[in-house]
Amino acid sequence: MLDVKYVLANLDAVIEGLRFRNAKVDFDHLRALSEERREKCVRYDNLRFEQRKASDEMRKLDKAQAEALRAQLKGMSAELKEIDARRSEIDAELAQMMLYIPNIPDPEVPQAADESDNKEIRRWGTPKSFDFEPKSHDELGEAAKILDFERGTKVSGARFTFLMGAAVKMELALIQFMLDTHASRGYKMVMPPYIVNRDSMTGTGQLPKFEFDAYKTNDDMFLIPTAEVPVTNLHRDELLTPDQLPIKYCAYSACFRLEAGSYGKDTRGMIRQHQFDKVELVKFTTPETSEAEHQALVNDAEEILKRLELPYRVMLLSAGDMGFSARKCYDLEVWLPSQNMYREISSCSNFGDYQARRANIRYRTPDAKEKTAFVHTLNGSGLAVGRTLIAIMENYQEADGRIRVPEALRDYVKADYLV
RNA sequence: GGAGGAAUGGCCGAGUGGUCGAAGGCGCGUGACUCGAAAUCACGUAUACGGCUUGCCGUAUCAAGGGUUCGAAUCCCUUUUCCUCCUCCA
Repeated sequence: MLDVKYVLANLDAVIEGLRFRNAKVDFDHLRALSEERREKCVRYDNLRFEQRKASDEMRKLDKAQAEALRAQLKGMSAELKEIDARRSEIDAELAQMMLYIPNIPDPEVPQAADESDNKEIRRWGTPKSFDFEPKSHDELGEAAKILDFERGTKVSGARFTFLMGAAVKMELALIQFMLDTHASRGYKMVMPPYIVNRDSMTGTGQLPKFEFDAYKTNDDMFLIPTAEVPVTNLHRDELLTPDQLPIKYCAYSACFRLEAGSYGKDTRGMIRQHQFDKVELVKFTTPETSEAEHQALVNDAEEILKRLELPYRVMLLSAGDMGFSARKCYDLEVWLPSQNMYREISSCSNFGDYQARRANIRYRTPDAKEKTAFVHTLNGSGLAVGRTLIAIMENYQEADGRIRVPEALRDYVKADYLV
């Protein structure tokens, strides 16, 4: 969330910054509320001071005088209560408005409405040329009987899939491989809860605006749409020390997304599912190091694709294509031969202090004595496991339908061919 | 799910209606002593917001919210979290 004071002091700049971010906020109302709040506060302080003074004096008075004063003080007390009630009303409304304002994009982010203005940063690897028509992962998976879409639909509904046999082996191998790789590069492994409360969802920015994108339980809890939610909220309401930073976690979890509003997109295959596995990287840093840590995080996600020898490119997202809480975001897109294009496999965001404000994650600054500041939070997929499985199936397929196992996974899968 | 106990400053811990933003200790800071350090002594040590004569004044904050009262850390209600015991369970 943005700082109320900052928003009010820099209203024009904020509005300009949010131009492509679909922020429907009544800024005039915001300003009026702020004015009213200030008036109420001043009145309250003065009144309270008087009341307190009179109240002290009352003890020295005789009975009759005290009774007269008591009546007067009662009136003051009532007004104080009234002012206080209105003030908390205003505070609640201001806080609520802040929750609906997205993060302001970093100056480097292209100011544009959608993905057509995303900026390609770099490419790695060369798409393999096949001397046959490469099949899509769903064709390959169904032929080899390792992906069962039909029964997934029967048992659960559209966008649910059974992994069978070798696909399970590969999925688990990928999870293990990703966690091992990240752990060897300084990340601590985490397995988080899959169900979180409302505060956690609000802390990372999924709520209140995107409530209908998440699965909800009947006791007002939520299935996590990403491990980012529980892992970032690990340190919610905590005061960290500078020597702890940066904190780096790699987490495996299943992810659950209702995908409201994505009807018709990627209906075939395993690209877009209601439930999928993901290994997520999460960092807590100081403001000074967050940019460098963001670049490093992207590199850490790229490392997985490199070791698996999958061609990919890195995209800097435009303002309109970024997530609600992000300040700057890079997508990694992997090459899918069947689609003849790059498809998103990782999204690496810097949130600045936006999530830290919502979740109240602070640290004690080393220089300014005893002062606290909000940390910066970052995260990125490292990687989406299901999509990685797909990418391997398509990129490593051979003419006879067999699928080779990437060198980096041989120790995990213990076979040269998946099927 | 049932019964009981608890929640106070960076930490520990006192405090059952006014003189309490809160004793005492630890920690931290400054100074004295010392060649230097330790020990010792002295003083200081929360955060946020508002005002102006920028040093003071004021307000809020003792888990959160509400209530009683002229006045609440203190009394009452609700909620949350933690601990102990029982129940259940992988």
